[in-house]
Amino acid sequence: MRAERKDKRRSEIESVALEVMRQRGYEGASMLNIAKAAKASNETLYRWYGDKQQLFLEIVKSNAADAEAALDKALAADLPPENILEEMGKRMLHLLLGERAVALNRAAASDASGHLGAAIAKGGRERVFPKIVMLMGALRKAGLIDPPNDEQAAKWFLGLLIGDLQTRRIIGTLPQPTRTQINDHVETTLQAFYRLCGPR
Amino acid sequence: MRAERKDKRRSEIESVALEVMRQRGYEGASMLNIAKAAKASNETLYRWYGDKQQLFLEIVKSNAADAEAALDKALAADLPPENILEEMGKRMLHLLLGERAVALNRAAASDASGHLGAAIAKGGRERVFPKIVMLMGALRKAGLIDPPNDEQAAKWFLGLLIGDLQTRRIIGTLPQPTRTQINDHVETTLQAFYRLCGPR
DNA sequence: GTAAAGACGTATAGATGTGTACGATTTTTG
DNA sequence: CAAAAATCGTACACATCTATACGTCTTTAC
Repeated sequence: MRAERKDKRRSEIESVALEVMRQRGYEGASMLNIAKAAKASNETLYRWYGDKQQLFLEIVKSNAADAEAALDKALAADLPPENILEEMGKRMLHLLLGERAVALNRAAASDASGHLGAAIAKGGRERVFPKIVMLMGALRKAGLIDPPNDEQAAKWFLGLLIGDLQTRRIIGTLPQPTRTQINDHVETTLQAFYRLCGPR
Repeated sequence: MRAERKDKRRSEIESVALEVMRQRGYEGASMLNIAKAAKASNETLYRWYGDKQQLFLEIVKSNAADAEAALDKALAADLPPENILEEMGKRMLHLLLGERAVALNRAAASDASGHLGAAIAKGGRERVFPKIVMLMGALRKAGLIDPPNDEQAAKWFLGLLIGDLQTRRIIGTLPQPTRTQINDHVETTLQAFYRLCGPR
């Protein structure tokens, strides 16, 4: 199989794996079920990924790379920091509450070894949080906020932004929000955030 | 088996089930494993609970009852509302980030049917959130806060209080916080909350 | 074009889970 | 104390998953 076709096939399989997981849970997403759904053989799955956990680890990694790229794009935009913060909020909610991230978080919750959770944290929060802290520094230097420190500001922003939405998505009691709902929520969050961290 | 002994045996079994689930995940917590660990027969488990999902539904219900009792105790205390809010924050963090709630949330995340998640929401958030809203009303009437509305204040309080701690606990990247850590976190949260919702 | 490599489908062994059945033993009831 | 009920432990049928093996077919490389 040529390298490019193989890459395409791999991402097809990973996409199908996530879809099976979405419909039948982490338990139901056996290597056999995934192979059937992807019209692949389980031998190929075992050859390529080793086992189920490593398959999902790959998915976590590629999802983290996609997410980071989406956020970096917003950060690199030539806009005033308050607009970047708004854009970051929208993109983060879109990512965190979307089907892919929710499915992966469910997988991590089902995985008693903790490896999936560690990979999510490493590719997600640990890479994103410093960027938010930096952004808070930019906002502070622009005189838009005056928090105790940038890290605290980032924590408050994320708390106000995400609240219990992510947990409710993960346990399945909240449907995926629409773009409009996300935009409204970000607007409310920003008002609260500036009220909380704005200069006296 | 006498009624009182049977009740005790049931809660023993449910406690063991949660412990097995904690160590081996929802997948690994098979009826057989639970029966062995509880020194019961799987026949008894099937007779009493029907199947694995209903067993965990029972655990969710009794946990919700315990949690509600703990919170109601704080609400009924004869204290000024700001002290009640502080106490509620501590108790909620203690409950939400404790082993029991985390294990049950993981079970709900693993359960593709959504029944466990629905039960957690029904016994948890849906019962607790209105109490927080009421408490916000009391704080507002006491002139301690001046939010857009009580519900929004409750959402902000919970967002600032919980942040991403619960998700990180569920995916296994955060250890259970100590009582000291909880107290410190609640103090910081309250400062932020009053800064956000305090009268102008 | 032909040989090598790899993917597919099926088959397989071994392990484990679900839900039920059945004696043996213990506990409750009268 | 004796009969009845319930639990325990084991066994069972059935299904499914993991991980591997093998023959066939397609794709790649020379």
